[in-house]
Amino acid sequence: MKDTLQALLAQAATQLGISPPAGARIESTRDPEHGDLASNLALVCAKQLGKPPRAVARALIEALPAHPAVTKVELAGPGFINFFLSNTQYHALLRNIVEQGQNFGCSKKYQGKRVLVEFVSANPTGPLHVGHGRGAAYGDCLARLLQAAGYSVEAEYYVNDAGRQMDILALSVWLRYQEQAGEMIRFPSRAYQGGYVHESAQRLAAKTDALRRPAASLFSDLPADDGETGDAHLDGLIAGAKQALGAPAFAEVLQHVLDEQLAGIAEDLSAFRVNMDHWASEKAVVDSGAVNTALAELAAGKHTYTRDGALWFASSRFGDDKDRVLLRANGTATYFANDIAYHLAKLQRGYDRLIDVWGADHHGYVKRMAAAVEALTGQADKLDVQLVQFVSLLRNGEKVSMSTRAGTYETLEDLRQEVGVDAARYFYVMRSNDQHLEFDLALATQKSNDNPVYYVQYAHARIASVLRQLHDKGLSFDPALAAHQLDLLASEQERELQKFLSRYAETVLAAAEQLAPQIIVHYLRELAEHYHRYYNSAVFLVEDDAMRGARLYLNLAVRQILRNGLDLLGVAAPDEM
RNA sequence: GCGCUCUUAGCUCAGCUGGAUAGAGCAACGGCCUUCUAAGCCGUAGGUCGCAGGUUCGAAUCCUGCAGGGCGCGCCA
Repeated sequence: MKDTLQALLAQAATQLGISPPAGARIESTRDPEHGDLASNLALVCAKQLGKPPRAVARALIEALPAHPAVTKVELAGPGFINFFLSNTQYHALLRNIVEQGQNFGCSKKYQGKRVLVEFVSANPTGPLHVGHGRGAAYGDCLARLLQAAGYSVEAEYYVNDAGRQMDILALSVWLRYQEQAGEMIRFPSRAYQGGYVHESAQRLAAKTDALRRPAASLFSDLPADDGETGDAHLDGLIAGAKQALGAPAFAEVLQHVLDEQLAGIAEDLSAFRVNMDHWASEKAVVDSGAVNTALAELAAGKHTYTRDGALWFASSRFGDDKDRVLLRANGTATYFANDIAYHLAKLQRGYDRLIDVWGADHHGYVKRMAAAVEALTGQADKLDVQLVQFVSLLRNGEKVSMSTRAGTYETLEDLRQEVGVDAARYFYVMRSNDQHLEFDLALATQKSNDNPVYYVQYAHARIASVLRQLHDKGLSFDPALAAHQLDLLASEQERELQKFLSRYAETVLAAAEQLAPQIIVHYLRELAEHYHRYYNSAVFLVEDDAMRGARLYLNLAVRQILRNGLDLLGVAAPDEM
């Protein structure tokens, strides 16, 4: 409808010799007195014409061709042109919604475009915690939104299985394994302390007892395990473990832990209704030789140079604060170099667009990664990095402190058990991803009107209940018939509700384009509000067949939009509550 | 110090990318269940949109400065 009006206005403008400027647009009005849609065209181009906005608007309205869907055109306020639409216009919308069902709101705008969303990508050194949960919920919603916008979407988890952290984890498990076998060990303060390390060690022991070694010698000649030299202590132990076990056996321990952790993470995500299409391995990227390929490609573009024995990437040419090391003076690749190789590999897989979802602590890393992708592709907008800010958990009004190493954090699984998938996902994406989130556990678990999730779900359950009552009361309802008898929908609540439904499709597109699921959350809250108001203002199951049919048909349309919207968030639409 | 980001009602946050009288929820106060789920609805009260300039028909929104909060600034991952 907006497009139609846009065209009519353009026609009128041409007649007056006006070329519509960029800022001109047609928007839904907030106040019913302002009609259904409004154009600011006259305001925007008043200056270029040197005439008062209201005079321009008057001329435009004069020149505007008539259209059957437009019942009234009004000049208002400083120079707005307000359009009043016919009721039949909205009836067609309702039929569209009901007929298209779950496809309503899906766009073809980005059809044929492929996008890869990489998210979570937590180090597999422990279970996912509530911070990862936010990235999971956000990334998954992005995938759903982009899909709705027409993209072909794939979701990917990048597994950092190549670094020192993995060695520390393997060491942690092996030491517990040793401990359980009766060896005397002093567990290092900087190793992983969580209970899952003990459990993993137990399962390792159940598989084999061939990994036991005399432990005493391990701890001789090590730097002290304190604040200053704790890391050196840990590295010494890792080296010692590799020597005592031999590289293949140490790798066996590592693989054991890695497999277990990844299985656990996959299970967590799946229970959280998060779909991953690919699990990419850092180790596989490194082993494939992709790092050399990436460095060669950067060198070919003359974006690298050697200084102080190290190989540098001239990222500052692409807006980074300073240049970055790719190969250390000792010849080893930095994490950054591996990451560039990974991103190059992603690009070579043929995506039109890459989206990375990172924790806010990686914020300083964005520019250099963007610089690398730009250097490799010549396009600055190929990669889009979205940061997810921290989550503070509020329990009994107090913040819960969290530390991965100390194992004192709240896991995603705990949260899921405590508040459920629906509330957790809803709360996670309720706020913009770049805002800190206060997750109030008491509020999320509360089964009351304080809880925003229930407010929306309740609207859906009410509709389902109305339809059950219809059956119980032995009343008839034929949607096919009702679809063409909607003239009785004329109350203010009914008009406002329909008007709001008409904004759904553009809202989905806006949320997808802005990578902002919270736009859907706010839309749904407002839709539920309109519906609850309607519910309280009118009885649906009336004796009059036509009236009942029209109202129930509107109920069907609202139910469909609630379902579709909630589905974009990965939240259930229950029939009973 | 430099960079990014945020500051809107007592609290937690929206504000449709510059529009019409600033919007919710919680908290407070008052009403509505013999009728489709009261997990709901209606109403009252609550604001110098951090501060000061600027841009223009028009600013919470854009620009500059200042104040305050958060995060980041390794040949770590």
